[in-house]
Amino acid sequence: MSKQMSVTIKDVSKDANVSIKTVSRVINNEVNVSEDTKDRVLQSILKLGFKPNKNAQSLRSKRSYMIALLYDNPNKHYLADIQSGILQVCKETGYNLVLQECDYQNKNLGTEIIEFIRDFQIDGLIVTPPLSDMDDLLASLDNAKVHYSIIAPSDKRTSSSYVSSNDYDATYAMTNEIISKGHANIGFIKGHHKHSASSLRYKGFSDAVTQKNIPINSEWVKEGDFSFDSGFSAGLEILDSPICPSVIFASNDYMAAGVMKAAQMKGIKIPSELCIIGFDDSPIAEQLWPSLSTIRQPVEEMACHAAKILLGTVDGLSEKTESKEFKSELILRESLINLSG
Amino acid sequence: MSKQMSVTIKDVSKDANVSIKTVSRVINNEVNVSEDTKDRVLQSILKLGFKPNKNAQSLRSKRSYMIALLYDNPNKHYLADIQSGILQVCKETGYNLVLQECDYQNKNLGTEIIEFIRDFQIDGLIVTPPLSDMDDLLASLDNAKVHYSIIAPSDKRTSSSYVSSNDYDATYAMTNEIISKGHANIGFIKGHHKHSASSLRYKGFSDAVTQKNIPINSEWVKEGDFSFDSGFSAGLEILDSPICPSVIFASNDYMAAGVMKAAQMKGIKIPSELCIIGFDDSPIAEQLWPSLSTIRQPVEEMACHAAKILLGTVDGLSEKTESKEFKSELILRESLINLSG
DNA sequence: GCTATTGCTGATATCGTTGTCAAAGAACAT
DNA sequence: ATGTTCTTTGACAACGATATCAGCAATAGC
Repeated sequence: MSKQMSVTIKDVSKDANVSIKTVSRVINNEVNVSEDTKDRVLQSILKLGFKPNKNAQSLRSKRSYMIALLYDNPNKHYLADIQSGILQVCKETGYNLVLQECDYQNKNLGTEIIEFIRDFQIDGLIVTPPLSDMDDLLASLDNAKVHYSIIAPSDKRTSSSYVSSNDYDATYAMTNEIISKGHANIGFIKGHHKHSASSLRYKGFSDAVTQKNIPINSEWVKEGDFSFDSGFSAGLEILDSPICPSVIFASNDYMAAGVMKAAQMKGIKIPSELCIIGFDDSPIAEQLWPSLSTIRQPVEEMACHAAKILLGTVDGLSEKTESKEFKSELILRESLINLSG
Repeated sequence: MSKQMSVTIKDVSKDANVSIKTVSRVINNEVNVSEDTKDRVLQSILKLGFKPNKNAQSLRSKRSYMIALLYDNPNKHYLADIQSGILQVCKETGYNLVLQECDYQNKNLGTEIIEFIRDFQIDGLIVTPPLSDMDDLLASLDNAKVHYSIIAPSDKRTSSSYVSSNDYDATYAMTNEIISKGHANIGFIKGHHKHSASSLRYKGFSDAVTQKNIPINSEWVKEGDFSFDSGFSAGLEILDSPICPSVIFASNDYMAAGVMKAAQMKGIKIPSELCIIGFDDSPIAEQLWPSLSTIRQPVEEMACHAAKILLGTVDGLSEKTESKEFKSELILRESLINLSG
């Protein structure tokens, strides 16, 4: 414990009576080392408690064993889930995760990120929405030959690896569920237009409704920005209409919670007078009363997979992980019931 | 854009017609460089777009320009706030933040963290609750001469730098507020015993109550673990008592939300029949209906300050930042009213 | 006038790895 | 026996910075 200097490859090479290059070969699992010397070196490594100096490795091999997470002001739970998914993979593989908060409106974003990567020799990026849909950003990354994997892009790009969820299918299915419960007057609150999920979710809803020949009342369709407050205002507006819908479907749970508060303040009973649907299955969905029917996406798993994809390309890991679409799950709770009367 | 190789200190030295050491001196703001040469070097740096290679710097100077955040499964909003506070300071100072999720029950935690620091030459740590109260962990860090700053330790240690909040004063003040509204039957839900904040918050409550000669009914005091579910169960138990309190004070907002749901499910009207108080001013406090009276701590600011303290000791930054206690603020909302009847 | 001090500068060693390349020996083909 | 290839190995350069130390003016001290 008290030894001041750390053990270097040189010490190991002396102990094992080989050259430093051979030790390096063993560390990096290179071919053409005889079993015999390999064993001897591994013994010495264990004995001396040698661990390669990451900075020296980075300097020489131009790799940092760090990946960065790019995000812009997302839902905090979402971010936390993403982080823990990535961290699981990092822990297994010895990588580390660096956070990089971005501003999607920043004109120099691409340049700054590439500079950041160069500075720290970051090995790869995981890009989250809404950045995952910024074509110019991704183009810059491609151009600079940066490894990255994308979480939830709107269109499945063939060029780069991604993980995605089926937002469209999920809202489509939930809308049918709503209709099957006898509802025909349905309001919808869209998300922020900068998120590709917003349009997908709305399309899933509108397609389902249209196919059942249910008209869309534009007074009942509002645009929010995924925040509680925007849901609250949208809810108030919709509920001020001369005729109210019997269901409001919000594009995420926070906005749904906003609608719920708006309704409760107006003395509207949930779910008997108004049903509310959210999206994401945030913790709040279960914590509200009545609890919120919503759609669960396996965010943590998705992040996990995105990290695997990334490290697969970075590391040339044994198994190449492929892009994948994850399925969402309808969660039916108290806030959605059959239309009464 | 298309230049493959990056500019090194050598290129600058050639361009400015000085030695590399002189360039290094300029970069690091060392003394004994004439204004003349300094200008010339800065010109060249600008002209060539030189940026020092962090890995080379790290290797030589044994610094990484990275700090790590140690945490163990906290409230996600809390974590997100902490992160963004730290990131603000990082952005200003050119440092980067690495996440390190820990398990406080891991017996080898100290060793593993120190190894991690050695591996990546991490410059310093920010330690969050409940890790901030693990004396053996902190002792290991001290022993290994690791720089760190602590967020919200229970006792104000003189040895290391910390930022803290006045949990005790805050619950004390809130309890007096409750009493001043005419309430004398008050329930309390403690937090997880591993968090030092739990006992401080309870003590603030019990001292205030005792000083007003209000007895504590042990049936109305439960221990939770800061989760919604634990608040929900505790709420159910308390509300099953033969006599119910007119207020339940929970040690955080999630547990308070749990109590609220329990009450609503039992048809108990809030706040007319039961007042509920939380702690933290999480977003949910404002999103519930009725909205939650609670206590706000400036978490992001605290994290910001912790980062400044840390970088102050690491960097020998101009101004040494001192340990500081932050004041909490009572937030009075709909869930607390005067005792009626 | 001569030595000591101070300010500025650069040649070169160094951090701890990986990369290049050549050498030595074994295995194989001729 | 000789040439060719393949495997295993090591000496040494390189990555891009900082650290050491010495040199050389210019100034100060006696």
